[in-house]
Amino acid sequence: MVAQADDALFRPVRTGNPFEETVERLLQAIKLGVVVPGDRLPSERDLAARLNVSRVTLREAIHALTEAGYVESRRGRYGGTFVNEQLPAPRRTSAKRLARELGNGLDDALVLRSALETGAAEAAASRVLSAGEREHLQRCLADTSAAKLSDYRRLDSRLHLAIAEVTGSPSLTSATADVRMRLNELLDAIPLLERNIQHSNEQHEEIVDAILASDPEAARRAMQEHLSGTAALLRAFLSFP
Amino acid sequence: MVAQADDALFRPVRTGNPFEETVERLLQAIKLGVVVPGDRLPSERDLAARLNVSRVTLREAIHALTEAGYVESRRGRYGGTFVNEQLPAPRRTSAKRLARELGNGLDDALVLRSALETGAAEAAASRVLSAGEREHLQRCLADTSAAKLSDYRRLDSRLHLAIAEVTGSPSLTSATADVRMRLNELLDAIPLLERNIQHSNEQHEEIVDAILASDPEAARRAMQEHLSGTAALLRAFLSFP
DNA sequence: AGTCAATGGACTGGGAATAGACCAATAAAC
DNA sequence: GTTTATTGGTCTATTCCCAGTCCATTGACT
Repeated sequence: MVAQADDALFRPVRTGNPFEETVERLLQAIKLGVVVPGDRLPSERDLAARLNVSRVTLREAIHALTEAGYVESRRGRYGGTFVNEQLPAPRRTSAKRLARELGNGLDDALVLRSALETGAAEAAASRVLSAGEREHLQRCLADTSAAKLSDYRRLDSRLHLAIAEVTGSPSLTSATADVRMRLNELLDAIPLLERNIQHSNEQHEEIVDAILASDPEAARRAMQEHLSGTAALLRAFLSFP
Repeated sequence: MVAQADDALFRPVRTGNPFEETVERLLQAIKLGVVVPGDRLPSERDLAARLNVSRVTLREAIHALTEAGYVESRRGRYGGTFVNEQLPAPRRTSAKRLARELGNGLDDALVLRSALETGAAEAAASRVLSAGEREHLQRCLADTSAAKLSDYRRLDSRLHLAIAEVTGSPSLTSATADVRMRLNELLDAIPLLERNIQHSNEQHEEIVDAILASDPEAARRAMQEHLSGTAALLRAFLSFP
């Protein structure tokens, strides 16, 4: 009972080895749409320095992603590692895995996500945004609205991440990205319905409008509604495997 | 500009070596009041397993904390590592360091904290709490109210952590603990005024009451006010070094 | 056609962290 | 007092990761 805090603080200091974590990080950038198909990743030397891993480890990670079909490397000047135009389709999560996640961490992730993203919406709306930030937000919104079905999840992720970005808080941004990754494989198990997408798009617009209008309360409320819809969908879908 | 997301995702996968992170984690448990003076830490074998570090590394961390005056070890059955009754006084942060933190991550941490803790208050109030959880919350509140000046920061931290705990979300709990640690050394630079403490205590009571009364909106608002007060205090104090 | 700078690719030696076994001390239980 | 289980303390072989170096390739620029 009171062991809750113990468990939270005495959790593993390391989850996985540097290789695994590096793979995860690169997948994050790809799956959340921070780097899009055709984009070039930073050079191995740069990226290794930024991720604080050795080039060897980074190269192993890139190699794994190459094998998995996410990226391709070309050498020589003006070469580099590029995100594939055709990304691998997310493998449909098995019912067994879903049940496991359900018991373990679904509510955990949903509660954290709600806190982070409603907080982000409110913070973003409370802040004076630069022209570039406003454009960035609107661009992500437009991209999501115009997304093909196969790209929707990625562009939706990118929009949510953009909202966190314009709070100006890097920590909030990365926390948002992390929890989104935890939820994405569950979301991938849910069929995308045209009707739901349309509803989502309307809510997205409402959220972004409130942020651009500097209305923190409205931004928060709109995000809250949006997230509770997704949460309900997830819980409902995962209750009937 | 748009590099915000890049920076957030391509941040270091490792911050410090296992030894340093282990020290940090143990300090977290002590400074946030999860283990109190006189308490025994889990045995080295247990703790090493939970932290997912080797016993050697854990022992090095414990040794460092022993030298720093935080803990003491006794061997033999029913021995173990115990938190000292007299904890080292937090060293007054230097103005130079403050300025650095100010430029870098103060706003970052404050924004993240606001999102996490208002979200936690709201989530806690939206949830059916067990009798044990209600008692835990009330106990932490009472402890904080009755705290000596020298213990106030620790018990205050413990209360805030308890609110995150009763959301039932371990991830939210650890994120709250992490950001609190980032702020604590700055808070330690601010003199504790009797008047501020009293005000804090009233706000704490308001927050806990709202949670126990299952009033999410009120809990959120009360936490929001409480945090904005602290944030203002911090910003004001750090503006005049 | 030749030059050159930047990139991915490959190798090596050294250092850090780990797993596992074993030793030494302690205090409750008998 | 003796026993015994548990704990901190110590050591070693191994594995993993890293920093640094050099090679191979490429394509824009001259």
